[in-house]
Amino acid sequence: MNRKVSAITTEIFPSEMRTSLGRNLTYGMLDVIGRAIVIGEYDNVAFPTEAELARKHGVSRAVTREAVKMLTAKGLLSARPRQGTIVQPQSSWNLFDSDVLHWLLERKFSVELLRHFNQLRVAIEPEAAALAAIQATDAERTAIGAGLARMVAAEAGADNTLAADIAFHVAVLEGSRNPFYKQFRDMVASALATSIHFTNRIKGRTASIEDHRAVYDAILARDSDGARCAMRRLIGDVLVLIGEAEATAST
Amino acid sequence: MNRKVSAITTEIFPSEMRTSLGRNLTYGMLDVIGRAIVIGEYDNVAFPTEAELARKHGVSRAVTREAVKMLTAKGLLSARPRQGTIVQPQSSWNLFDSDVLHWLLERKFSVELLRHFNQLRVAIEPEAAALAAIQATDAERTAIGAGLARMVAAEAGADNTLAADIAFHVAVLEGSRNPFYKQFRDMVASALATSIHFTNRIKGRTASIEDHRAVYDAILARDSDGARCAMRRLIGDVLVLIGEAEATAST
DNA sequence: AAGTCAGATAGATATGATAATTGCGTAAAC
DNA sequence: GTTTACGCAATTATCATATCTATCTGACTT
Repeated sequence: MNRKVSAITTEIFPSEMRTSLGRNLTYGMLDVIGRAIVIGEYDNVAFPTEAELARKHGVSRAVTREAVKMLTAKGLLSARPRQGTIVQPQSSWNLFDSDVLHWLLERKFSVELLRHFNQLRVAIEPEAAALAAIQATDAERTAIGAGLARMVAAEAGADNTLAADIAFHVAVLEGSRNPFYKQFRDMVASALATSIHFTNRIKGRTASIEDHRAVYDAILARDSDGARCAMRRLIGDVLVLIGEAEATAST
Repeated sequence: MNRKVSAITTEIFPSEMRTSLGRNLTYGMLDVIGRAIVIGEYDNVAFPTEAELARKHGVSRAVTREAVKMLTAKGLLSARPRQGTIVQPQSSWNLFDSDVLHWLLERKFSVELLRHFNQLRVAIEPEAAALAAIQATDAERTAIGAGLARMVAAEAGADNTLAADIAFHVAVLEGSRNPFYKQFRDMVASALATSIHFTNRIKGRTASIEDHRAVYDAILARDSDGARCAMRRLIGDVLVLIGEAEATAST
């Protein structure tokens, strides 16, 4: 075995390997196995043993074990001697892990998942905006304004719409000065990236800038309740669209 | 090395080893290293190499690597050749991982952390109650009622107050029928366990039962807004207490 | 029927060797 | 003097193998 590891890695895990993960065999295995679990490949079949996994992917058992341990840490697997490695029920997966989130989103586009996303956002972001109105530093308020400015620029084609939208919402989360709210950064980014195609198809986003500006103005004015309501309206609108889509799809 | 592993494990990680983690050396290492990181033991010193960690704790490098990989999966560490293993900034820790959460809480009782906890709860739980009012199944409504009944029983000394409180709030989260909300189960349990000593010290919880009943009644009546408001009042009260405690502590 | 023990299975651990990566210092080149 | 090239060394990454430990199964015993 005198070939370069990177060559082997790219051979085993060709293109779909996420760049946010490392380039090691271990991370490659993590990605491959994690995605397979999320897809449901092992839903009705027994999960292979470590030895089988290692052999199937042509890597050592040490690498396999490290990948399995990482998936255990993320709540997807559990391992016991003699019983083997088993896939945990989805309720114990750590859905706020960005890897798990990515695997879930790559699996399939599901309006239901999008609704669950935005049902969470409608709880988190208005409250984050309310906190930001009270507690954000000047720098953080500036960042929120910069996000809004990017959205305006994107409207004129001078910036990326999605990136600008994400920047705004992330800035609000940062402004909450609460580490738990900041954790939702990846989640919101994923939700926006997923929903932008969806919402754009249904309804023009022209009104969106004004809605975002209302949030910004309230935060600047240190109007906590105003910020909460404005943000709630913003996300509530998306939620209504999703609800309508689900209703028409089921009839 | 012909001694039993369990003996070595209990020797290295005597009593403080959490039972939710496995009894293996790997999980013991995970717990010990994770706690040390959260405590801040490596804040201003270089993180040891794998070989040093293994030697210091008297385990093999394989075990050490698996523990490090799990901590990497939880966002606490990152490892690169030549650079070594380094502790990630707290912003990239996965705070919704129950291990990380436990380590954080064991570190020190911090009113600030408690406030951050409840600032999140005041976003999540009212919305969960609102969703539950609309979407919960009969069985889930029954579970919420059972939680309330346990609280009443606890009032009379026939049940554990904390366990009953947790059961009620978890039942509401389950009733939301949204997997993301269900993820907050551990978080809410930890928050309640941490805050019960705090709030009990300040103010009797006699009014609490009525507040909880208001939530339950609104959910039963399928009154979404009523459930949201009732739950918001419940947690908002705690938040006010925490704010007062912080204010008096700083003066 | 209940308890006990042997075998089999699969993860857990240890160990030693080798490969890959990359920060850093030094020398060469411009 | 500055930049580039190159090689050393440190550290993680990987592999291979052997042994240990936990636990299920089933046969055997009482």
